[in-house]
Amino acid sequence: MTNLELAWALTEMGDLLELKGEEPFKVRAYHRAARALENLEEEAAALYARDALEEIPGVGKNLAKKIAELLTTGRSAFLENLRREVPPGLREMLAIPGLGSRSIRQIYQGLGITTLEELETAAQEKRIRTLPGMGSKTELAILRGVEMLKEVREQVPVGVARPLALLLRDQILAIPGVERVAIAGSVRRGCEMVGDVDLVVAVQPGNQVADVMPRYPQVKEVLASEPDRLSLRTTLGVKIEIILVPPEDFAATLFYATGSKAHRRRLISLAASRGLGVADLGLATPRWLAEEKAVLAAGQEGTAGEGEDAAGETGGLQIGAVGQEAPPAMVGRPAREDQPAEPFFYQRLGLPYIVPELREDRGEIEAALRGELPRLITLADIRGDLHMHSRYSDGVATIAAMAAAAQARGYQYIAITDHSRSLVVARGLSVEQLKAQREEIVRLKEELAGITILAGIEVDILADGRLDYEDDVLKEFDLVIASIHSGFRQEEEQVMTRLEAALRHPYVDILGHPTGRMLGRRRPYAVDVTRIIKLAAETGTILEINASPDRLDLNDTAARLAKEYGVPIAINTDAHDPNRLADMEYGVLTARRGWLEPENVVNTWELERLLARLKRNRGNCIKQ
DNA sequence: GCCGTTTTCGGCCCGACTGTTTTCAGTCG
Repeated sequence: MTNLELAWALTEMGDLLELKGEEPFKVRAYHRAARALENLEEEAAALYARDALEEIPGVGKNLAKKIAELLTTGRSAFLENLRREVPPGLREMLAIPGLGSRSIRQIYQGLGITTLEELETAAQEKRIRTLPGMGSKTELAILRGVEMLKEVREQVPVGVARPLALLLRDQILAIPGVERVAIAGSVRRGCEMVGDVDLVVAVQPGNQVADVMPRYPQVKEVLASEPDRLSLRTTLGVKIEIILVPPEDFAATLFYATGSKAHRRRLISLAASRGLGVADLGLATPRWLAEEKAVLAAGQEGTAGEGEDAAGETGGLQIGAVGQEAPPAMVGRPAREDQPAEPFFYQRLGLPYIVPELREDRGEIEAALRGELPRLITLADIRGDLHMHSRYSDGVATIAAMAAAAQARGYQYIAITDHSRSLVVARGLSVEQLKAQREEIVRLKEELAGITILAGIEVDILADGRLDYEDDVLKEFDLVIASIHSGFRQEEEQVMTRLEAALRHPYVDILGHPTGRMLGRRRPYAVDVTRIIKLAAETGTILEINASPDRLDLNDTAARLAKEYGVPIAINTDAHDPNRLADMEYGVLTARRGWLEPENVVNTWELERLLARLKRNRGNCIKQ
């Protein structure tokens, strides 16, 4: 069992314990250990082999035993018992903002409600308010929350889906009879939320995929098993779609299954307008032919390009590209990916290669026809990370450790941006602590060669629009990110007033996670994104793509709008742990989906140029 | 459940906001 799967199991245990009413500190212990496992460099299995599980921070005797059981048997009696005790629907309810474990338990015990549907009905029928301490506002929060959850129902954030897809890819490659495996669908396109994980597998007759895969510990049930297709659901509820094809159909199927459906249909229409059929493009597989038929039948009405169907959401590994590099993280096993074929299909249409991230029918085909596809940013273009936390606030690592991890990634610079004083839960820094931190950074600057540490801050935009430090404090930093961490429920006018004040502030260089959304968990606060972008353009403020897979904020479309307005972007991880610097990958994916080129992203720039661009330094000499 | 220049028990991130209440519990960051 992988660290990620162990982490998921521990998280579930923590959630179920919380719903049972266990003491908060015990619950937190499970969640903390889960996070530690997620961020662990070494495989827990290796630690177990040398009897060192308790070296994992937050893992003691008890949790070590549970982890050992999961590692050796793939199961946990403790977890299975919890699952029997707590209805699974209750765990879903934890995601409703404003509803905690306590309220959920009360609703369960008082009304016997165990599913989201029952909860919604009870709220509509105003039965929630019959419970003590609950009223109309709670019912409204429930209705809103259920609505939000329904939207993302059956969907998982890319931060969950991608690691799972990579894991499955490697596992499937080891199955007898498997020639090649590729991740496809929305995972391959880098979508922020995905409905299922799609894999295309080239197999020989007599392969054992359908026999072996259902026995994987993370597989909960087999939804469908056919000669050319296997559909599974994991214990986490993620749907896995596996398309099995003979090796000669692999490339065309991967192309098909990567989607999007809208993009595919535009290609078919384009081909038809030139008197070409999919077969002429080298795409004579049943799926392509069937879709071509559908597109041509719908033909003149121009209905092609609407939405996406689940079957079309399949795809594969990034294969070689013409004219554009793939993000390094998307590259599969080179030995298995030695026959780049997708560029060929585009070539047949007289088009340059269009990478998966652009295949959304958002003008990419027109741009390709005009020869104006962007030269998309890649992970290799990133020279630094301008938003991360250290032990001084709520990070887990020292500044030196964060710097070392950044250096290992080949970065030239980082900014340490801990929280400001008002964010007490995150141990925001007092002015005195800022001084101590500054001294440490100055000391490290002398000790460390090859990487520059900027002394930054993530300063809170307070509920009344003021920043959390006075100007004379703010002017001392090398770089200031301003972010909202409170007053999420304010009206748009109020939120925008705060944001505008921050954007106009002479010492605010970057606006952090501009909309405050948490994928699948929290809606953005009431903001007018276009207005933020216009204000950023006007004031010379940089906007962030927060690369944390929980946020991806700005999102792809907003990033593209920012580019159109000439607003520079910083792709930052907001890492609280050295290993989370790797989240840069998700930020770059989002940026690519937003058509960003290296030039649009300030942390691809040389440090001197970046510093000179900061509001605080414009017109002044560059700070050293 | 973890952890210990606070070490085998008693802390563990803590204060503000919100909704439902008339004095506070629950939730959140």
